[in-house]
Amino acid sequence: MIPREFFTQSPVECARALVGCELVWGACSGMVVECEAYAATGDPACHTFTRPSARDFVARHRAGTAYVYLNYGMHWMLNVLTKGVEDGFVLIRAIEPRRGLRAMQKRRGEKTGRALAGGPGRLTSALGVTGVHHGSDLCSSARRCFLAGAAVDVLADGRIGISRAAELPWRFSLAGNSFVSVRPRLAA
DNA sequence: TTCGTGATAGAG
DNA sequence: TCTATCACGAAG
Repeated sequence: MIPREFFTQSPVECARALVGCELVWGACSGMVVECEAYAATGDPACHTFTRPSARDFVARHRAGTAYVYLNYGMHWMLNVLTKGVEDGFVLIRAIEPRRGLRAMQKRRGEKTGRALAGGPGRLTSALGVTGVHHGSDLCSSARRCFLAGAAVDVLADGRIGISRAAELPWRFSLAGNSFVSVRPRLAA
């Protein structure tokens, strides 16, 4: 199991190291194959840059807390708060399903492959993550949402779907994995 | 490519 | 109050 202090690393370190780990959500689980880092300071793409409520959230919660919000009026996004030398968030963008496949397919309308949990909105839909999980502690002994995985080959490239600071190589994905939502564009 | 959908925050 | 913006995804 991954301890809370894992999330005292910088968001970039956390995001890179989380690839290959297992995300456990109730009866379901999957290997994290894609995630992104957002820095609470100096990162124009991070919610803390424009939202007082996000800065307040960082101040009031511990490392390893879920930051969940609704985007485009319909998609829940699951992030983990990192607090330490550098505060920030890790957006979980895709998993390769392991346990609870049937439950995920039921929630997703019998989708398979990348369409099941590849993409931040699809992932929360498959796992049943919603706003009620906002602020919940993902590292508590009751929850223990993250399990360590084997060492894997991780690719870094630009974050998806943002307009500001999109060039920072802060998206991390598992090399060659078909459940990654968008194929990484290799660095020049 | 287009469009649905709603929370948030800043301007008026 | 009004408006812009937004870490998306399904259908066409």
